[in-house]
Amino acid sequence: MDYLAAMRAFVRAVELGSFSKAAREMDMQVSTVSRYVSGLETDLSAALLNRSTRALRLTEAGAAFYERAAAILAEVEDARLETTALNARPQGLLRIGAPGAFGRRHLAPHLKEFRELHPDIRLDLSLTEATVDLIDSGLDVAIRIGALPDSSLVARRLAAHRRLLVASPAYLHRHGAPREPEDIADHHCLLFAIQWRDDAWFHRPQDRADAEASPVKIHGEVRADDSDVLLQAARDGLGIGLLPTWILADDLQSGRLEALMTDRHWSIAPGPEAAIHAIYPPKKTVSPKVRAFLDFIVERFGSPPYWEMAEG
Amino acid sequence: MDYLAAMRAFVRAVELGSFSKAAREMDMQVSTVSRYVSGLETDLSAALLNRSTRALRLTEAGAAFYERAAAILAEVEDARLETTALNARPQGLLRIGAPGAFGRRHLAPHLKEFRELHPDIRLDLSLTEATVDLIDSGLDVAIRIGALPDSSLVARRLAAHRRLLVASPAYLHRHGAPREPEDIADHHCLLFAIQWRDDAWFHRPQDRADAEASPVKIHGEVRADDSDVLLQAARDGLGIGLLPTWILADDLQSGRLEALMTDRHWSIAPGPEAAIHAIYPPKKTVSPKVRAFLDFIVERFGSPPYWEMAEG
DNA sequence: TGTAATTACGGGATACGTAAAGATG
DNA sequence: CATCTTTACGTATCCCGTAATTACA
Repeated sequence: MDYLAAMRAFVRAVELGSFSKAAREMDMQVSTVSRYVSGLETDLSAALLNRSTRALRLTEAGAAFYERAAAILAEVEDARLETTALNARPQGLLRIGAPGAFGRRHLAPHLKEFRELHPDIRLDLSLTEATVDLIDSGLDVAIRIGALPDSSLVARRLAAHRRLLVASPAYLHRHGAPREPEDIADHHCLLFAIQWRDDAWFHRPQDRADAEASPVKIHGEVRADDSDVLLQAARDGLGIGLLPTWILADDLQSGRLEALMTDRHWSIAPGPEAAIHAIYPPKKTVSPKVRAFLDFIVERFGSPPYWEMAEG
Repeated sequence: MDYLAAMRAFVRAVELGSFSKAAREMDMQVSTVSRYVSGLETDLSAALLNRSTRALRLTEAGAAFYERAAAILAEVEDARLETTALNARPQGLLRIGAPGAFGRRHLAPHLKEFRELHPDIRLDLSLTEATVDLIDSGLDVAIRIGALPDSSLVARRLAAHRRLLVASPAYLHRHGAPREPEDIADHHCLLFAIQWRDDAWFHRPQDRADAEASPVKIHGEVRADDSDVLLQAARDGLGIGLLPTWILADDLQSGRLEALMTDRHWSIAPGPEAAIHAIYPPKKTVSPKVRAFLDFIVERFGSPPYWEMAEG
């Protein structure tokens, strides 16, 4: 028996003083009301209502149970409404995960505006290079850069992820600029340590699909798990970096770094399918705070995002 | 969907951190738990739990709903237990209805003992000659004397209801004693006004089934709706009374009144099928207080009741 | 590979609606 | 006779259990 439905029927019957009225009001059969009340009486092994054709009268047990039941029903409704309302507006604590360099560079600058737009959303920005489990770590949404592993998580594509070979003018002056993938073998390469421990930066030539894959072994003396560290190293002329466009915009524009082999003749790992995604748990109902963040960040980044505009 | 069951499943899943554990503990299928939680999420249009294979994590909405749901479940259990307990022991207010003369004479003397036996039952003795509706008037149990109208009420037979023709020795000395029904027509009869406005006291002779019914018209100058009034009138020699044995015991024994035509040759209205009953609403579960009263009164009255013993 | 959650599906218990019966004024 | 509650009964629904699917370590 649906206990809540039974309590509802009982309470309304008491309040209206009639099974028939209660049934009409609640749009159910009189027989259902009767069964419900009987069911409660059986469950409680106590008579709740003495009923004749003309009158309903609460027993003592019935009066006690009526008070309780009415309160409980009100609380259920309250809980439903409050929980629903909690999700009707963007509000609450939004926990965002993102790689450090990306977060500092492309999320942090927008937080002020986001807060003004959604003052009821409190923010927790968790920056880490490591790919952590969204659910274990309690994140609502995370930014992932690169190829996505198959996952049950929903991914929303924010922008392409493209990497360029870069070096400082000083470095190029000293070592010369590479023209072909093979040249890289003789250069000092700045290695990113965690996510892509690729020791081969180049894939098969884009315009020669029949050619063999030609990975080029690279080597380097500087390795870090933080893109900003590698960026700084590149600026300082410590070697050639393979860095994402979203970290390079300023340095390329100011000339602190120069892009190498930009003729696109060579496909550079991790390939064009890689992108920047926002990922979040797969729910029928995405919470408004997450949706607000997604909408906001998609709009801010644009298509193409602003860091690619500088380059064009 | 059984909302209470769904809340139970959700709450246990949260507390145990796993749908599987919750399902095992609650002896239901994992699929059921999953469906229940999904059902709640649909109803609330809010995600409650972010779940991966390894972890369950409450959303904000989930955390809010969990608190509410746990409280509600506890209250439901509480209400059930309290209501059940309320009916487990004889207690509360017991409202007894009875005819005035009977109540004063045969209930009132036992109240002290009943209270000592069941100190948690408070008593409300409502004495009236009129037959009132049990449910309308809020009585738990009533004593009815005489033939019962067909009714949905349950009737427990307490004792036979027998009436005798009586008069005081003084009256008999003055007017003589009737020997045959026909003699009654010449006597002063004391009439009971409400319940049986019978102006014919005698039925067909018991041993002559073939004989015609021979009602005997009676007449009298004293009429009352209270048996004690008629009793007093009989004692005072105002006429012949047709009074129940339960009111006559003392007066017959002491000789203040004499029974007339006791040879049982004549059937006296309302006939031998009439009895004293306790009636109460027809419930599968008779409340303990009512049951306690019934048991008590049946035992006190005995079989045959004490007022008939005196006569024998 | 093993555990966990979800989903699909088929069979069966159950709850609902209709209708008749019983009660009451 | 009209209204109200209860009960009986047949059907349709929904819910459960099994099992296949997917995810994840």
